[in-house]
Amino acid sequence: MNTPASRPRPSTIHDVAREAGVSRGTVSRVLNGGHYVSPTAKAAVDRAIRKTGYVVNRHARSLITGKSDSVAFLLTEPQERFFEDPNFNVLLRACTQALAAQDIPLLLMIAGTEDERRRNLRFIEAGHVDGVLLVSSHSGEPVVARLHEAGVPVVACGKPLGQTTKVGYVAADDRDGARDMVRHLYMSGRRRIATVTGPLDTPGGVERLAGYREMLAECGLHADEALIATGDYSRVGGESAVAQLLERAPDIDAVFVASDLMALGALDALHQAGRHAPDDVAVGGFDDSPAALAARPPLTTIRQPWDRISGEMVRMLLARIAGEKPSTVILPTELVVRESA
Amino acid sequence: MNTPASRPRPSTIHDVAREAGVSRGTVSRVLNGGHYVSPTAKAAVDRAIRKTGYVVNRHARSLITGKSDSVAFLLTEPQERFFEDPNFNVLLRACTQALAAQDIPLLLMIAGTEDERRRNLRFIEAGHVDGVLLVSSHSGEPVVARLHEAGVPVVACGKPLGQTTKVGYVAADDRDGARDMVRHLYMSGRRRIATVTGPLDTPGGVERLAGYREMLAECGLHADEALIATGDYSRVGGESAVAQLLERAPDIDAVFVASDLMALGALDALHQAGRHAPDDVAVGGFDDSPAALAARPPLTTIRQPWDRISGEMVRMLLARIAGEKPSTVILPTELVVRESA
DNA sequence: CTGAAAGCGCTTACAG
DNA sequence: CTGAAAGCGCTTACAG
Repeated sequence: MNTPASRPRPSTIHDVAREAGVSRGTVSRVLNGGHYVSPTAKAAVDRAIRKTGYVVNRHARSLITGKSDSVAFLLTEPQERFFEDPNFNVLLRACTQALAAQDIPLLLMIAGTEDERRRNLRFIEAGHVDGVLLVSSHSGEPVVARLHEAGVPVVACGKPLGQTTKVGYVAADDRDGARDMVRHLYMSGRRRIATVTGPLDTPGGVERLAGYREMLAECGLHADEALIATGDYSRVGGESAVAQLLERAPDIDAVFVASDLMALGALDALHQAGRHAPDDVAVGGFDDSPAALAARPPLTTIRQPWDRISGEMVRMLLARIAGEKPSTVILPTELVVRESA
Repeated sequence: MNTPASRPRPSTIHDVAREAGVSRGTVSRVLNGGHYVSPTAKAAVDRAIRKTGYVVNRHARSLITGKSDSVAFLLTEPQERFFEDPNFNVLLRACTQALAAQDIPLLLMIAGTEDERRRNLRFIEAGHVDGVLLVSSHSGEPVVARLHEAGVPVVACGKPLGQTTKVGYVAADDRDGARDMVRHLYMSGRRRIATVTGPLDTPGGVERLAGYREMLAECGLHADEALIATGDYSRVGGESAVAQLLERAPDIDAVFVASDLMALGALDALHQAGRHAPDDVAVGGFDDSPAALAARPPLTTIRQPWDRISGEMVRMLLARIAGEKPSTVILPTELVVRESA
């Protein structure tokens, strides 16, 4: 009546069977697709379910089927990144919703440290989830191998680098996005286009740099290594990278920064150097995360289609759980022109 | 060997019992605290567990105990807000970690629409989680009542307004934080101090305004209703609120904005009006979210102790699950002085 | 302290 | 199409 513990005993399949005047087996059959059940029986059961407010006990079901009907969202990133980078936020939310549409709960696991990784792996390997959505940008991730060994279906966000085992993944077309941005910079008259890359052990780091190089060549621009600086996807990383760039090549008139967050840092560095975006130096970002709008001036950037990415991740994971082989999905990006370039 | 389905059969309590040369009951006893077990038997079981790599099957356990050993993080906010407001990010992460330390998985539930709310409630009421961490700032939340009726332990983040049922909650000291900020503004010489409040059906909206009024009075400043504008916790909301303020009272020299995100909008409005922070108008925020650092100039703000808030929420929820009555925890905030004020 | 036994709520061959 | 029965892996009184 007052505090907890007063939770009413939920009705069971037994109650439903009694109410409907059929056996428990029949109730179970309608619950599981309604095959081999007469229309009359089905109708009676449906009515009884409604009347009793019956909801299946997932534990009992899972005990038999060996499936948990839940999925893990495993984030193997240092906490700071999760804090700082709005992309995770967006991806997590979208995956949760895509799963919810199928009535599948998402278990959030944050494994930034070795210790947490061990605990979470133990949990997963014990069969407590049917599959995992893996978010981890850095290569050489031992988690992928472990999961594969345990036979747990996995779908990664972004191409897992340095993996011998093949794992399904979905990614945005990083290279093409980078090409679009550099082309945009070129078309708007820029000729000394620098870049701040992501870490070169991440797919975004490698691919966006490749796109930058390709488009530079196609535009007939000289590939000057002094125009390339490496960042770490953090704001301060972007700041110091651009500071370096400014020192090495004071004549740059544009910089393609491989993430919005780093682009924020780029703006900081420019500001400190007394340079203005976009007038003195155009700044192009990547992600179209909330950070792009928060920037002053708002960032011209490359949109990653997070909704589609997460939708595909979920679809693929469910397919893998159902026994399908791993596959790869590459989604197109889109140039979003705002004020910074 | 290759794809899924090859998941090895995990060892059961039976395997452990055989290995240890004891009954399954004994194994279960050491698993559940080790009471009524001889040291010899315990040692043998521990060894057997290590040898077999046994991990308890939670479904089987839950089927008996009626507990799920998992907790829901229920967010009843429109999606946009979750997207935009970094606070959720921080809180979610901190709760996940606090729970993980106890080996309790967190189920993330985002229920922005009526439909999602229904689905999630159904899931929760079916007993699939032992308790819920509720994040929902607006009052008149029917979810609280439903959960209470179903006898599900709940701990809210922030005081649930307009509730007849008493639910445990933990909150930052909003009023005191507001007082600190207004005092800071006053001490630095400001005399026409305006405020942008949160929605007045949220605890942060009401309490921070109350703190503002109190401190104004204590400083002997005239309470001018023209200096009060209401925002909606969004960036654009903050922007238009300050635009209004500037129109109504062009002579303001400071504004206390009830959230960092709105403060970002305040900065936008100031910029558009050709006013500068902090020189022309000092801007004080609230939250110390990542947005505070992203702001130009970086925001002077009131830090909400998210780590402690989430830690207390988890502690309290676990206590409630164990049968304790609901309680209230108010945590102190802290003034963080940066450049905007 | 310990084993044998019942039972949690479900699904799934197996007969009909 | 449908019921009776076995069994999923565990916990928990109940005897000893």
